Amino acid sequence: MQFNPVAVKAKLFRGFSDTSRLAILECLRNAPVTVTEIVELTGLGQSNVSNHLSCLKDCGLVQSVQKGRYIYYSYTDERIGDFLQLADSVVADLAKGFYECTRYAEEKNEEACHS
Amino acid sequence: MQFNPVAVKAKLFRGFSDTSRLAILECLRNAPVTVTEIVELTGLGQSNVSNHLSCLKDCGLVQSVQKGRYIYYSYTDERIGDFLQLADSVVADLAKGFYECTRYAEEKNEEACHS
DNA sequence: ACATCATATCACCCAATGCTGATATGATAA
DNA sequence: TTATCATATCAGCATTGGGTGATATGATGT
Repeated sequence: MQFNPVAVKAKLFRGFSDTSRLAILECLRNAPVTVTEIVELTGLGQSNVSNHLSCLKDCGLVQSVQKGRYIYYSYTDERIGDFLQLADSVVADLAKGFYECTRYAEEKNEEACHS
Repeated sequence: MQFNPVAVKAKLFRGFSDTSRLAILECLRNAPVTVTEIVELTGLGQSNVSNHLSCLKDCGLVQSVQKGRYIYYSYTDERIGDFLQLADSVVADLAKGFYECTRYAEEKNEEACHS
């Protein structure tokens, strides 16, 4: 159990820090969704989705409710969607600045962010 | 270069997803800060901080300006701080729910979130 | 009870990540 | 120009992380 607030925050963000998990989180943006539905929507493998869902649950981003033989996943908090929205807006603006940059052609580091 | 919006968002969040980087980002919350200052404030190794700063730069979260022999790092966008604030509030509420939970004593998965 | 569907878990592989210590670059001041 | 300070980069290591395929669990309907 992590009580260090910085570690908890890092864990929270870690939930968002992978493309597959982001895709899964997008699936939950409107309503609770089934694992199978997520598999279909994302095209990811079933065990893969299941693992990511465990991760998201552990990160505190999602919760699950069993109904019949389905398990519905949903956000633990409406503000989870706010993160996605905030990221959308920031990314849009960064991209805009990027395109507007005249010196765009100069070499960009493709393989950075190793940590 | 990643133009897939989901990948860009994941990259953005990856910047926040490590305790060391979060600590660094906290240092920048008020004003541009020097690498050496960050090293002192966080207690992290110099090369470690430098690597994380490269990562943060690549993730689009920070930018740097050279002044004399110092390099000042700062957020690329004021909204970077909003992420931290949003995380603070969500974590506070999640923690509250956690403490209020009567079944608190039951075993919690300590080593989850492997992905 | 049995077949089936939904989900989780396991074993394994490979790539990425975080860290450290040593070294290189680059600016400044004496 | 040489010494020093600030920062970046490199090599190497141990660990984590994401992915897959196979298997296990668990609920439902017949």
